[in-house]
Amino acid sequence: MKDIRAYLSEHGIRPSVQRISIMEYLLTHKTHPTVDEMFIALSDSMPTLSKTTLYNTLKLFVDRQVVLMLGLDEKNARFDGDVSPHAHFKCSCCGRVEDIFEDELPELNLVFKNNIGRRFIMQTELSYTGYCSDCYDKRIQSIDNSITNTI
Amino acid sequence: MKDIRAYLSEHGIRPSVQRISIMEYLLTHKTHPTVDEMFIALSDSMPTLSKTTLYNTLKLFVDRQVVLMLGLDEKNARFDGDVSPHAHFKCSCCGRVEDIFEDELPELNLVFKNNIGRRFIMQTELSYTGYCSDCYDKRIQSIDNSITNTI
DNA sequence: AATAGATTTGTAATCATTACATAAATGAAA
DNA sequence: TTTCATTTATGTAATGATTACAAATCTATT
Repeated sequence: MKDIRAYLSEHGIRPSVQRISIMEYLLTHKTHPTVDEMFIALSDSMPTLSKTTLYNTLKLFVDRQVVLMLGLDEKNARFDGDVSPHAHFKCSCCGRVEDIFEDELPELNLVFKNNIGRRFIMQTELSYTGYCSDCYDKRIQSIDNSITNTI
Repeated sequence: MKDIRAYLSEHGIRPSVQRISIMEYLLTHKTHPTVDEMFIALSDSMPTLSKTTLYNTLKLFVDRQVVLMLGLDEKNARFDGDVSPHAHFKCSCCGRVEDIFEDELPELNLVFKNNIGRRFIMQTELSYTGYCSDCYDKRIQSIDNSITNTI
């Protein structure tokens, strides 16, 4: 994990054990985890980890632009180690948060701009809510069933 | 405000006094207010209004799609009575939240879609953070000044 | 090893939001 | 218009995520 140390250093973040673990977790888990999800997962390998450290570290990462904080989940903040331009989708049925890249949404890059009018843009968030393909299929199926059952 | 009664009714919302006031406030104030801002403003004309009512009503409005809940302000939820497709900008300097319409961002409509891949999209949120034109000007000016002062 | 500065930790506070029980208002039926 | 059932509004108490803060630990340098 030498490259994570370097990655953090390059962004002016001193690579402590905790910071490396947290960054590594976000780079290897593309699930857009909440603080609690990360805390539980990281506690396995770091039983002494404090939730305050996790909060502080995530704040630092977001400030230094190596992590994105997502606001599409009203309940909890979610975090993403991928800071390249892409969109997010949250299924209101199963709660999962998915990435959406240019291959699925070619128009994506058009709204990531450096300025709009005389505004200077530092961050862009494009997020969708609805039903993921799995939940949509289930829903259709359950409607079909209810029709069948009614006949 | 007969039209607000009708507007609510059309969306399956029984038009109580409180609901009409709250909806009217959101339709006439394009400031994307927080719950507290609305509560203070509405308390003037409705001293008995409860904050719980405000929360319940806003939830109802969001469910019935006559109001948008914005997630771009990490601290507080903000609300918008304009449900037409548009984007939002939050100035991280002065905190103001501005609307961005098609005239300033022609690409806007391209990312408002009904589906992406096999996902069914119910809500789209496009939000920007950065410096508004006022704060950007001030910032430039203060940099200029500091350069001048250093010479 | 000693020191200074940065980082981590745990506890206690904060604050937005929600739960819940009661009160008030509304609308339909008699 | 009285009665009754249902919906809506209110106030207080609980919840739960996040932050503040002070003490402990770690790290790098001399």
